[in-house]
Amino acid sequence: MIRSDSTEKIRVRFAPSPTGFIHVGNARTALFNWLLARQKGGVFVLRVEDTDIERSKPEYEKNLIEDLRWLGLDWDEGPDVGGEFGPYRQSERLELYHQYARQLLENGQAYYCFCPQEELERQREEALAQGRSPAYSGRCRNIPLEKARRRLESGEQAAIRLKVPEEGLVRFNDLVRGEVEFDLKLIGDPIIVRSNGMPAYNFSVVIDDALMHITHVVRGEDHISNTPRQILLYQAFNWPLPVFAHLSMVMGKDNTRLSKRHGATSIDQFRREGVLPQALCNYLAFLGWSPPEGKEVLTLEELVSLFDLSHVNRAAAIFDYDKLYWLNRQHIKLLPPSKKLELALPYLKEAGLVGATLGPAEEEWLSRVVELLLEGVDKFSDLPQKFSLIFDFQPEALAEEAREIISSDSARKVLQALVQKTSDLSDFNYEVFARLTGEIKKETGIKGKELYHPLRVMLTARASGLELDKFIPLVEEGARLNFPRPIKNCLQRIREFACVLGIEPAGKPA
RNA sequence: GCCCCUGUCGUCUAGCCCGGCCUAGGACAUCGCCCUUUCAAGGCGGCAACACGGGUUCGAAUCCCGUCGGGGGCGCCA
Repeated sequence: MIRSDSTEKIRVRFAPSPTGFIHVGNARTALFNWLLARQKGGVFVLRVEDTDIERSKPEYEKNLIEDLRWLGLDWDEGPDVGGEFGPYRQSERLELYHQYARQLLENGQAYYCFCPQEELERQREEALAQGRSPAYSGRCRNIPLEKARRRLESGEQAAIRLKVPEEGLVRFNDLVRGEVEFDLKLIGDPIIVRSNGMPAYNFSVVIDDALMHITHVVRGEDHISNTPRQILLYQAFNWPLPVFAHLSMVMGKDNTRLSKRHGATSIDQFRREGVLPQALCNYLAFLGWSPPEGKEVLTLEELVSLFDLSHVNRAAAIFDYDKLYWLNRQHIKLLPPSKKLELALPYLKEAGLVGATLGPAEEEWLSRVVELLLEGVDKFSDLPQKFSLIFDFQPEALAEEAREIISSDSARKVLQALVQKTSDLSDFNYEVFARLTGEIKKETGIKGKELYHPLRVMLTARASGLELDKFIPLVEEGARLNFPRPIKNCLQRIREFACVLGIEPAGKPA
């Protein structure tokens, strides 16, 4: 019996445990669930699996909610928004689990297990060492319930295990993998309630998914071998089965599980780097899936309409930072200028380029600079580095490439000419610059790259950057504005450069 | 060790279910050219893959078997 017939509204869930920052793999699972729900007009449930008291922390739940919201995924039911099948935090559903465990106990489908943990651990290792399957021996299987209860009353501790049939096959049709089959002979009786009274994962998941009427369980491949145990539980209760879909893992470049070693892996880190949530979602969707028409830069809405779970690739995907950043650049381009400035500001402030408050003229100017400098930037955190083109001028620390450009005779001539022509000037702008370069071209016969390249080095103290017709007006204007770190205007730059590099005006003796 | 999943360019993938339209398509990365006063962006082009071995078939990336590789699981973690 399968839960979802086509008339029923789809209900999916994302069920993280609050034991750390949310990881790209989990975020992808959340996204796929969300896309499915939104596309089919279904319901997306957020459930917090906090039964591991050792590792779960309330602040992690807060982070998790923030990260998901930032990504743009919203849920219809959850610990923070409520819903008719709550509570949505497993730690608040303990009584429910006990109630259903009791039911299994009473009709003989589960039993108390008094085996001490150390003993089980020993047996497990022994079995592994001998090459046997380390499944539970079934030692407490036949202790009558009455006897077990007496032992409990006398103070003994016990876990509760599900009785798994000794043979048979569990089969299910996985939405992404097709038919999957497990042999019951290899599955030991799993613990469903620990001796400390907390439900085990495989148990609480089933109780919750069933009670919350979840129709599609979309989760990571690491859960695939839990699925038969869970199906057994559905069967024990005579509950309809949901549709299962197991997503492949996300790997690092070296084909091992993605970890900090590979770079940023938490959603939180990407947010701080200045990766756009829509770009991240766009990329995450491409881990195992690709759009049918070949258009790759997609908004969340487009993803919702195009996404198709049954076309998701079954093999593990390697996380490719290059492609993520490429998508991020594409999404940045799509942003309106005001949004670009808004997103850039925190990074500029942190770098000390901008003060706490900003005058209207400064803001307008900054917006134009951001617009120009954002071209080709992977992520917003790279922006302050780009801004140094305008805010920093260090002729004493020329890069090798820049040094080379000004070392030729012709370059020297060009620079001397400019120094000479600007020596009496008190005003400078692009028109003046254009007139002077015209004169220099005529007088020296130097043109093109030979002419402009050295001039660029002189004005910026670096070998690359904005085009000069954009750079000069920006710097001239910026120099008159009020910033924590003042901007040097072109004349200052020319004089300082000449001084540091020992360039004498043309015509005068060296 | 046992079980399950998986294997198309360096990477993400299309094609596979329903063999011929595949000379295997797209994107990222990379290389080259064009544009440009540099870089970037943009445009154009190049390099580059059906893991291997057997079948089945007139014909196989597509179907079957085996080998090898990768991943996951085998908890009183989730």
